[in-house]
Amino acid sequence: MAKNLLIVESPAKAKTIEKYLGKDFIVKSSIGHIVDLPEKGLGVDIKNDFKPDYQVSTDKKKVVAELKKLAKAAEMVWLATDEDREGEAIAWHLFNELGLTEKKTKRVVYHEITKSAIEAAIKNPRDINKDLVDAQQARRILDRLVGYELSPILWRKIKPSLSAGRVQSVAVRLIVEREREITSFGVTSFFKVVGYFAAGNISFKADLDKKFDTEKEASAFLAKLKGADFSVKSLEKKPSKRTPSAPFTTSTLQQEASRKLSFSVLQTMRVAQTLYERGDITYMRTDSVNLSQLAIDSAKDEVIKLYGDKYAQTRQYKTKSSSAQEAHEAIRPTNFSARETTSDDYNEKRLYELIWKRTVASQMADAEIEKTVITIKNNKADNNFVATGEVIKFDGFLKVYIESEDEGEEEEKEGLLPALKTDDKVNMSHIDAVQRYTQPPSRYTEASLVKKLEGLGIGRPSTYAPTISTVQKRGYVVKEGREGNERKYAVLTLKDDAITSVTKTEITGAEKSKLFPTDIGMVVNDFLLANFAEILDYNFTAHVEEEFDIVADGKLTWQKMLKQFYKPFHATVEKTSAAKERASGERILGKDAAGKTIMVRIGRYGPMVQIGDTADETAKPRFAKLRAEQRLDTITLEEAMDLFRLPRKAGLYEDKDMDVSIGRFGPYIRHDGKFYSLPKEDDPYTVNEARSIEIIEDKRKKEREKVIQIIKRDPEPEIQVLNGRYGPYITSDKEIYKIPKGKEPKELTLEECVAIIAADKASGKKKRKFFPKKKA
DNA sequence: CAGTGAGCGAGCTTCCGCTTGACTT
Repeated sequence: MAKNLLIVESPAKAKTIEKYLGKDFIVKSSIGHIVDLPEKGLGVDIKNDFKPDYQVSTDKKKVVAELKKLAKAAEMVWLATDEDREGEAIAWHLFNELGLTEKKTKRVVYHEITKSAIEAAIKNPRDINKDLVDAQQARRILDRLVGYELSPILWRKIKPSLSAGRVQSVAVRLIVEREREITSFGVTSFFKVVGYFAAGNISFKADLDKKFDTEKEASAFLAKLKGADFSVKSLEKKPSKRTPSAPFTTSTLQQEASRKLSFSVLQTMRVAQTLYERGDITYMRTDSVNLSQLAIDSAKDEVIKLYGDKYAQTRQYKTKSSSAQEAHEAIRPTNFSARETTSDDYNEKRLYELIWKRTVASQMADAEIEKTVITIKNNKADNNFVATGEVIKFDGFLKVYIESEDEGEEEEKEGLLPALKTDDKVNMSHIDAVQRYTQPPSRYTEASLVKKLEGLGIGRPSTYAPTISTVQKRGYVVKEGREGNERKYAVLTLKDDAITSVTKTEITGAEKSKLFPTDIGMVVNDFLLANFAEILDYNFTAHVEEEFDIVADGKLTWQKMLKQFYKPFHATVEKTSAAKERASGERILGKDAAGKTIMVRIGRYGPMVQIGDTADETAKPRFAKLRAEQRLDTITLEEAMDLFRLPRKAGLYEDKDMDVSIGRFGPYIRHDGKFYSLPKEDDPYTVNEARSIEIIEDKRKKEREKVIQIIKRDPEPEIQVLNGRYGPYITSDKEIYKIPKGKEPKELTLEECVAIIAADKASGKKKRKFFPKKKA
């Protein structure tokens, strides 16, 4: 039995450290937290000074039992959990649950997993920092109090199973407020003037230093330029430089993987986890931009080897985030000489490459750029045209990595400019005055929401992805795309002293994978904001974090801190609970012809329109569900009335009614208990009997054509060759197999099918990995 | 899959942060 037991949080980390420490050490992991408050009930005894009821988590019982056994046998137990609030608490929980004594326990910490860092840590043990543990208790219990006192209010006032919390409720608020900014944004248009010039044989364009509000003004300006001569008024060359971005943290990795690879934040974490477990990258949940000296040195070696001395420039970055706890290194390759991962998974390869490039670029020289600004005057009007160009004199880190920008931030590509000097004449080819529209702020993507939350100091690297899942699971937010609308814009052109005008169309407002608030999200948000503004305040977390820090410094007890927070908070909870009215987002749209009130609100089954009053005993009210794309706060009276035109009868077929309506998956015809989707080009309000019959017959025909052939086997399950949405495929025993190119599905033999299935199984296609929420 | 809509009230739901293992579509 080894003399020493060292405990870390992550199993993959344990494996690495065991290699560094040799045979005197056995290294195990706690797999995160081992105790927590119970899921059911508050788990905090408020009257008894907030005494928490910690319990070993059900899925950790085995781990704790094993560690306890090993600890008993060991001479010394080293608690090597992360050096942050949560890590310190885990060490303390381990101390308690494993029945350790101070004599037999040492607490060690390190910020990077390198041999020298681990050895240094072992030489400098310390005690568990109880003040830091107390700060964690304050954090944990405050989150429990907020979450478990607010959520039940929502169940009563709005809908069962809803939730609220310090982090998720602010995330929802951000999305709701952004949506309202967009809805209330007043779009205005203006005219931007661009001149197209040439000098020598280089063409270039330049923007006018003035924009016009109306077409009339723009046109008048162009008219003024008829017959004008253009020449260089001034020319400015400015050297500038660009500096590489810091290596990845969890948040920046999620942002770049979203922009460059279109990954969701969950997908990024999944793929990164796999790379981490393979040993290809360092830990992926980190808020630190720090690199170990070893990493910096080997990055430098790699840069010199690949690009030469000129390109190397080592740097240490500083974190900008005030909430950072920096228990780990930045996310980086473990081995810089590996440009690629040995994994053959496409996404793992791409994410690894991104991490490699970002890290290596962070240790490279600045790019040197020469910016040129040419101002062009004319002899007819006072306004000047300005052309800007950029020449990269030395590419530096740009050789390896260019950071992407969020939508709306990107600038227009700047082209090459001709070599000119003051007073040189330039030829004008034509000048456009293009109508442009002001842009509302853009909706959040998952990744840009993470960026925003991080900026507010809300949430941690381990919770960004789960938080985004939670707000979607609760139905507060949906991630989706929207088709844009056509919009017309005018283009005036001055060419050969004549002005022409054309109208063009563009698509505006199209969205892909953006976060939209739902009606429930808005109603919940408004309710919380009205009653618990303090919790929803963007600075609430920052404020309590300051207090946690004071607790961590030993200058305030966690109980006292909680008491100060809880008293007024709980009073508001009581007051809000006692109030009678429910929150339903009710909005009265008007009256119908018969004088009945028409209103929208959240009903038992979601957002709906109601005509008439439930208190009216002479006539029952009528109800209709809102469509997916409709919202309580924007739907018009007319749109609401339209909802009552369905379901309608399209006619009879085979002596059965054909009922047309719109469901969760779009318009459909219901006939003889079966559903038939309406094709896009058909309108549910007008589709007639003949067309409806055609749609039903179409689907029946497709179903008949679905089966290409069935090959019976015994005792093995039969093989079916079917026509699917993406073409023919083979299926057997609930698995799906692709048919190789060049094979005629109709003529596939049993032997060929068996061979295809065997080949597919042998290819070792990896099953998708994910972490569903565990059941209690 | 696609419906439903009052009020009564059984019993249920819920937080944030640390970590990964086990099952079907």
